[in-house]
Amino acid sequence: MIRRFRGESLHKVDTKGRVSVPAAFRRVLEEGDPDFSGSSSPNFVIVYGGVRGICLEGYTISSITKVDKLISRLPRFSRDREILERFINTQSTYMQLDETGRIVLSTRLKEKIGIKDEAIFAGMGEKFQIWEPNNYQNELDALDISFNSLSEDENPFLKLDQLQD
Amino acid sequence: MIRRFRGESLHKVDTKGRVSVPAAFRRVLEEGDPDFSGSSSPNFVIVYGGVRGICLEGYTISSITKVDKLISRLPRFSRDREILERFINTQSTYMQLDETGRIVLSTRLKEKIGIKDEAIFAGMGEKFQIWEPNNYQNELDALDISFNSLSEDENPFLKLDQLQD
DNA sequence: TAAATTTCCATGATATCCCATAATAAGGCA
DNA sequence: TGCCTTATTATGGGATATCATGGAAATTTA
Repeated sequence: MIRRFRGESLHKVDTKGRVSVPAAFRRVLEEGDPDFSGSSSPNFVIVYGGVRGICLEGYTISSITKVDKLISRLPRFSRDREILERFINTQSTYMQLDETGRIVLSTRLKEKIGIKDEAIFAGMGEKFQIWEPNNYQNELDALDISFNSLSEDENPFLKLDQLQD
Repeated sequence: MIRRFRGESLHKVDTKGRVSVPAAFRRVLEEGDPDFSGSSSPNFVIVYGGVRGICLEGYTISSITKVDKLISRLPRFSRDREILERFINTQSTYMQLDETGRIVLSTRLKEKIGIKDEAIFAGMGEKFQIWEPNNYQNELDALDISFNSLSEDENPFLKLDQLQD
């Protein structure tokens, strides 16, 4: 089974910026790090310049590699490529879990997304997100509203079945 | 024969949140988990953000994988994809049956659907649902009412045969 | 050397495993 | 057909491991 990031959970952020990464996510990060050995802790990547910059996004090494390869297909000096590299490469950083499954969020990263002493982790399949709880709730509410205002043929659930296998 | 989830049954939820999954459903979960070996217990996925969020929905690995693959076809950062991942990946969790055929419902999951010490399992073909008994009865009643108010050409039983394969 | 990181240890809470038992269903046999 | 034996199922309790979290010690950095 190819395990994906699933589920959401709330974690404390202590005074040093340490947060536990949900245990279920750790398994995914381990499987997604080709160099992970069992003795060490998995590496992964956090992108903070995200599409909307309001949350952090964590990628396994293998899924960020996929994204990197897609970017590499764009013409070397194109504007598009430059933009994407700025967001995905410049505004990102390698991370490593510590022995107890935590990472530390630097002051800079915490400021980026407005986190104080709690953080929500949200599984998004090939990546996961880290949110400040209030912002997360707002996001859910906004999603709900925009979802409910969709017409029948705009409903992404219904569009799914129209894609062919 | 492709076995589907059929039937309904009532089970105790103990103080630790443990519930037996109906034996008939276990067979379907086993068949739907490509990694199931006979020595282990099958994995599956519970989605709690469901369309109406009032019950839990259980999917076999192979049927949730179908959904995941469809989602992965959407452009990586599109709004549609984000909405779907939010509902289907974020609001779901992997589960594994234990040796005796039980799962444990976390406090969070129990709260989501208002379960105390009993749960109803309802087979729905490709998925099954878990309900708080009273809510389940209300759902049945509501279904009855709305069904009886349908005109002849709105009757889904009659529409069924008009679909082509 | 003060401040900030990182490493190491400690603990309560939660989840998992292992064993036990009662209830139900399935099967065999006279 | 009725009864006895044997699996399977549903449920409970206690022991054990994992997880989330905090603080102190050691190390680095400025």
